[in-house]
Amino acid sequence: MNLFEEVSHTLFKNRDALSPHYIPRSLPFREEQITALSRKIAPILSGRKPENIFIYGKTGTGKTAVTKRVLSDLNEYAERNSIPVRGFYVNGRLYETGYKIILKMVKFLRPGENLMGFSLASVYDRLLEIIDEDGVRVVVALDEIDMVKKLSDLVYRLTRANDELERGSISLIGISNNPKFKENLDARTKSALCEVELVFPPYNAQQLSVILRERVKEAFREGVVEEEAVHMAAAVAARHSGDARYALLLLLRAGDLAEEEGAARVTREHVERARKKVEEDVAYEMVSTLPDQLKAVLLALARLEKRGMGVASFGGKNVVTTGMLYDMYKKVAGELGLNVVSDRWFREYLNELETYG
DNA sequence: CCTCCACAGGAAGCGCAGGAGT
DNA sequence: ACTCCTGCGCTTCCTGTGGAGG
Repeated sequence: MNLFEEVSHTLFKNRDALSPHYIPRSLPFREEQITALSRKIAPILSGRKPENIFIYGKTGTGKTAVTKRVLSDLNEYAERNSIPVRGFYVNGRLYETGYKIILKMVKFLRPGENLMGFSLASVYDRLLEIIDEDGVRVVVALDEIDMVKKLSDLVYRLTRANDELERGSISLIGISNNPKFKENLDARTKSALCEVELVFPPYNAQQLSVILRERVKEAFREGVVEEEAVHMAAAVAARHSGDARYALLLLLRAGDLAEEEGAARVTREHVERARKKVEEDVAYEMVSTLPDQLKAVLLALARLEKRGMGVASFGGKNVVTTGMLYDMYKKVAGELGLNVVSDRWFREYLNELETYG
């Protein structure tokens, strides 16, 4: 047998179907959200400006997929019926300043124009000009909106634009998975951005099973994934705050593992190992991107733990106290050539680590 | 019961870098 | 090119709390 025949004998049919960027044809258990979002946006088709919408939900609850789907339906419908309506999607992680976002909007409406390098004010003026010229009603979906710097400026600018415009309008859809985000907004931005709120609940295990099964059909060749494996992945992800993305990642890694060892099928046991791997990956990713000071705190904690001091062993004497940890941190930071921060700030670091879990 | 200790976290202030306005 | 302002990381100082011990 030709070697390549063996090597290319893969379990996957379309590996991309498990990628977090893949938008599936159907979005099970999100009909309600799709309808709600569409209803809220619909007035735009009859010439009214829809209210700004804020979408909130944990990671992997389908916020992005639903929004993209609704926007593409909107665009498709508007184009078919020659209605001057355009919806588009920006990710705040990629476009993290108001300037970049407004620039992107101009580019979206006028693909030929490149205003790179112009001042914020002139790009903004140009945006209003274009909208006015075309009389176009725009919906901007801002995903990962918490990553955008100086958001209140941007929101203020874009909402006020509607007063200045004679024709056309701008509406916003803000998307976030951070529950604290809304609280930290100033009152004006909050009321402007959150005229309507949509909450995406986490998926439960049964729902995840359905979603996974559907995706497995697209991603893997027929019959290679055992039903038990799907169940396992769904159950694990359900405990993992109902994160569908996590569930899909589990299956992807499990598939890779099975393939690596030349197994014919993806089993429950592959998923279990994939989970360990994924957890390690997540932890590694987390720790390795931590600032040096936080790494030092973590290292200090690890050293104390290694000496048999359990953080959790409250009964006996061998508990790590903040004071002990600070002493150790001073030592570690010194060894690493970092400057040693005050104990007050050290406690802030500790709190930060805690919020990371 | 009072006091001391270890700790949490708020408030004010300081130096610095980077952005906006001129 | 200039200053001015602001946000950020940090220190210093301070108050409040709960447990151990005299």
